[in-house]
Amino acid sequence: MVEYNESKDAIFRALADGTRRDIVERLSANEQTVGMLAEPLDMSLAAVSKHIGILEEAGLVTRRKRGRERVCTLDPAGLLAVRDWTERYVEFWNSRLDALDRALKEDDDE
Amino acid sequence: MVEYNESKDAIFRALADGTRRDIVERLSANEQTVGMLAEPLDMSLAAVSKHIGILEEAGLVTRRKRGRERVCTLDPAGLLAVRDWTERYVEFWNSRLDALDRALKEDDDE
DNA sequence: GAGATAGTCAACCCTTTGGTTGAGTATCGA
DNA sequence: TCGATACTCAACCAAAGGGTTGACTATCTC
Repeated sequence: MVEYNESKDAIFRALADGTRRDIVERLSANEQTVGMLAEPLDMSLAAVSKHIGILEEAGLVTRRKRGRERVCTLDPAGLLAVRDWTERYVEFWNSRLDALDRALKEDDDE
Repeated sequence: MVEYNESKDAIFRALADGTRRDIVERLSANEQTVGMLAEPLDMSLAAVSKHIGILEEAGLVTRRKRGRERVCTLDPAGLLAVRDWTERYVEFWNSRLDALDRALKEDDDE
């Protein structure tokens, strides 16, 4: 399994912000321009551009030019890193919860 | 499915910090006192106590008194919230990746 | 009871973050 | 070619984050 330690922190910090999570979720439906992403958000275009920059540095999003627009897309490489991490954590939580279940069952049996 | 929106942001912010992720991972092995958690970390006890406070407010950790010590444990309620969220995201990433796979396959077929 | 131990709390400090505005660039449409 | 559109960039600012220290409380040990 590949380790993504070098980027893990950047990904976590990128996803810590609600606005950026919103952007990621919206990009999961369709690729969108910076302006489209900014439209429903109550902040300047520059602010949105900065948010996208952070997602880009974390490897979650890529931006390409199309005329005078910039089209944003979810980045498969970043997605893989996030998926691997989340799966690791799901396993981790599940094993904890299983252990808790067993512990509770033992209590009941007494 | 239960929604954890009210706590989601706190959980994300709590897990955005590497020190706190470290604490959570260590607590997954065993419950530990604040002092034990602080021991390998290069910072004051007060700082560690603050980190634990943030994890506590996010619902990920509980602290109880045992003599003059405070014992920290992973909180099942918080764990469930995180697990549900991560599972939702794993599904989300997987569907994206499946879509990408299909798109790439179609390209190959041409 | 006296001192050591374990931790919390509040005040403070510096850095980072998340926003703003204003100016600049590239592209589109007339 | 000229003006609007779609951004980006740099400078700036206020608030939040992550750490410190010093004083305090509670408990253990002698």
